[in-house]
Amino acid sequence: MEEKRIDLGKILKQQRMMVPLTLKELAVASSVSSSHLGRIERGERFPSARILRRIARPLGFDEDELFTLAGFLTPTGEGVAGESSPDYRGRQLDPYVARILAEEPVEVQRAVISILTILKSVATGLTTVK
Amino acid sequence: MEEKRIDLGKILKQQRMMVPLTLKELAVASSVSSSHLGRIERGERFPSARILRRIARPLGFDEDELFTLAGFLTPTGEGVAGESSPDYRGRQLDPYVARILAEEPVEVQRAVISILTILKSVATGLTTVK
DNA sequence: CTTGACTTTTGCCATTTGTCTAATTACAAT
DNA sequence: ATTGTAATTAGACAAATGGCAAAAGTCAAG
Repeated sequence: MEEKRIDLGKILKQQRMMVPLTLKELAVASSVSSSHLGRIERGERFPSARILRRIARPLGFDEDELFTLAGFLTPTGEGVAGESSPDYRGRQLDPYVARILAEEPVEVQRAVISILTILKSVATGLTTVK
Repeated sequence: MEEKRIDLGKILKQQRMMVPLTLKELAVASSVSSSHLGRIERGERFPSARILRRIARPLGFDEDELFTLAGFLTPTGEGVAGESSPDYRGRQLDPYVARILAEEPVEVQRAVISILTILKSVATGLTTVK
């Protein structure tokens, strides 16, 4: 059961866009040069533990979590049966959308989601009636 | 609050002596060259996470333990992004909102923003008319 | 004292990491 | 479509990492 090489860069980029941050902003927050961050995201470099540690919190990661994702730590049995592994694959939030929404208070953000949900239910209602 | 230096080398050497192992033996057990191990022990080199991980078990360390000793992990260790990290970032997209939105196609994401913009203009129209 | 089997240290060098700066690209606004 | 600006990528280096092989040390017999 060989652990496949995960694309850490992709994960990091997804997370950065969801925060959202630009490379330069993350660079400032983490004290890591933006060019290096960019190379890491596109897989041209692999971050050292020191770098990984610096970017963990600005991205909202737990250090352990990120170290495990990077393959530095062996995925510890993950103690409690509780869930803790978000599905890091395939998601993508449009950067522009993320930026605009992030400027709104959280209540507004959530209200937007509520509206979206309503619209979706209406839409599916329409189509299912067919 | 610069990172303080710990003499990891001394700790490692002590541990190796107590096992006990020679550099060569540890080299075989860990797949790290004995010369490199020697330099690490006397502080001429600092081990990468990859190397540290390899020598942990043969020396009887837990990976986390050794990583913490090396300063790769913060002693407190636990500090999940969801709860205990106050505000490392000023503006932020609510994680739940981000997750939900990210599942929608980009067109939908942008449509949501459009709707939000319209609602906001209507709202400001109402309030300014006062 | 010398030999011989060890362990540890050193010299050298290929590879990788990370920064600074300069280019290039993307994209909102006109 | 054009343009101004922010964001990403690329070029060129300096520094650190880690391996291999040869050079010291170490020490118990002979």
